Amino acid sequence: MKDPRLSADFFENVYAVVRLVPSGRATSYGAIARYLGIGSSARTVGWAMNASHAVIPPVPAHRVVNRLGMLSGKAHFHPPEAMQQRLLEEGVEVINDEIQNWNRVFWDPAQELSV
DNA sequence: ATGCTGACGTCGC
DNA sequence: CGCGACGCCAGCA
Repeated sequence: MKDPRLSADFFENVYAVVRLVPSGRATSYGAIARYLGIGSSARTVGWAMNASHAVIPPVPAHRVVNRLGMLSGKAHFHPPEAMQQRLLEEGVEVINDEIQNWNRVFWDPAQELSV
């Protein structure tokens, strides 16, 4: 059988981690990927998010950005501005589709959950 | 199976 | 983090 980390269950893992991200914080695809043990395939995390819009309970995909703190996936929101607006409402500074104080807003599951 | 694409990351320049 | 290249996994024609 396949590795759960690389199969559909992997999607559930991604959603679970993203839902743990507190308001006013954000994490990256790569951080989630590494936390789940797939390290090199951050792309697969993004793919998982692609299907997150129909998942119950809802996944705060707007709290997931690339490792530079840029809203790389904002174009996939409805409307696209929703991602930035949501972050702003949560107290995250977002200018020009880029999270300010990224190193402070960044929420690393591997670090926050292993304490 | 093969080739291309994609919400990414790392390395090199 | 400006740009290019390669690697990674999943989905689709």
